[in-house]
Amino acid sequence: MSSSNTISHEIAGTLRDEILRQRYRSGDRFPSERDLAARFDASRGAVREALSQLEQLGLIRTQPGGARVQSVNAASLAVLGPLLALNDHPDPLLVDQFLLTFSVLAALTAKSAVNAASPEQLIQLKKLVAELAGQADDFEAMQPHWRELLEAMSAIADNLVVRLISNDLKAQFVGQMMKLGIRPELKKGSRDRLLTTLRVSLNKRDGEIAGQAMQDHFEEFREAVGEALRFRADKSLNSVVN
Amino acid sequence: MSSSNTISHEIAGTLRDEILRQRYRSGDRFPSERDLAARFDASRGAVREALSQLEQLGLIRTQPGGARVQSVNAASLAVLGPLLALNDHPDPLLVDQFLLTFSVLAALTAKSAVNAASPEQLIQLKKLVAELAGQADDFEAMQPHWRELLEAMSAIADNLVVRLISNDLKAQFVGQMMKLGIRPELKKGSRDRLLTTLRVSLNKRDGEIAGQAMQDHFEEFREAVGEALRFRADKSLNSVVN
DNA sequence: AGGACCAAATTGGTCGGACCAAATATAAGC
DNA sequence: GCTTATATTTGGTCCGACCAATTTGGTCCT
Repeated sequence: MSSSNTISHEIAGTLRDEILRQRYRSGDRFPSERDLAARFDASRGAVREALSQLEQLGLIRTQPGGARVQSVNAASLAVLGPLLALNDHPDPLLVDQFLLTFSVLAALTAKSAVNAASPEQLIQLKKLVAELAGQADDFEAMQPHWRELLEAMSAIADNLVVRLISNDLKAQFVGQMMKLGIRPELKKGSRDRLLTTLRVSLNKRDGEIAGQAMQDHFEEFREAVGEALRFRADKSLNSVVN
Repeated sequence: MSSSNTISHEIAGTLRDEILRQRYRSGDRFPSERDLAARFDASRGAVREALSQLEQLGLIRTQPGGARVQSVNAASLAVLGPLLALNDHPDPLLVDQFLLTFSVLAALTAKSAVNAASPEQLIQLKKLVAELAGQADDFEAMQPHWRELLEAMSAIADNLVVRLISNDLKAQFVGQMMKLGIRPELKKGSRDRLLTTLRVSLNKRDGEIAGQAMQDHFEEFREAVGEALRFRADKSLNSVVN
């Protein structure tokens, strides 16, 4: 599934999912490279590269004498994507935590951006907000503009740490949501309120306001996504029953 | 330096630092595996495992035909540690961004924890805060208790996303700070204020207050660390001159 | 029976050479 | 100059082998 077309990636993906599904208890010995090579009918080299990936993910720790499984809680951020993709329907709780985390980081970015923006950058941001307001009706159409605004803020805020985290989160999350075609329905006034508040923030050059606006907006978005997921779960339940 | 004692890790570390030092421009072709094997006087297998690690870090992207260097901005969170360790003195700006990010995540954790805590967990948190208050004078002595409190909050908040991010962040950051022996000096009342506010938050069961307290405290911590780093930079400058 | 100690089997780390398919660079043809 | 066909480079995989560290199992001593 979530693997390139190389054998080592395939092996890594399979083993990764097995670990994420708790098929090995934390601390357990992991099968030896030779055993795995036999199981996957691959060379030891290919297995080794797969294990190297698992080690980078923080899922196993290898030592001469044997590899051991580590707790998922101690893994790297990069396991979140596979974790979301583990089942047909992403774990709603995990999605919720995802968006909650997104929201505080987006808020931080917006706050920093507004506070640090040069006059030209302020104008740029205002322009982007205006463009966004232009097509506040069409969810699909505003998507690129929305992303552009976030990207601009991220560039202005210039916080590498947040940027790297967001890279990982977006890469793992957005892809999943897109693949599933989740289309959250925001309440009518939500977007307008956000845009209005952002405009105020930009005019007053007050990052605090922008951050709060972001957080509030994401809060509503979070609820909308949760609703969409619940709906989806119901529907699929029905289709299973039928 | 920042590598295990295996050859492949050593190669990976060297190449990683070279990329982080911008010795290759983003998009550049990366040397071929055979060339690298010759350069490091190692087998191609070892080089391959090293490259596999770099790929996991998001620093290169390999394809049949050649590997290419990627932008550091598109890398994974795990590059932050090496990035901090690149020079003798960590980049103060980066450290600042680190702590800024820490603060919002810690605030989120504290807020969620207080709001979600069961009665027993509330008692536990109160106890930990009390213990912390007991030795508010000794920076070293309170360190374990401080960590214990954060850990407890993290467990109660039970947000896997934040936890994974914090894992990475802590693993990369705390280690560096410890190694350098950075000892930020907080203002006198800072700790007391935090503890008092936390107590209030716990009594009123109001997570918002706890989150705000965390954020404020980290803000002061951030300034203190910045101060310590500047002091350190000066001192080292003198020692170089002498 | 229990514990300390030593030898054998297992396991990860590395090496060298080999082959394939995809991508690139090079030469040929128009 | 541009396209096309060919040769070369490069990553992906496999095999067989060796070393050093760990683990395991048994032996010996108390």
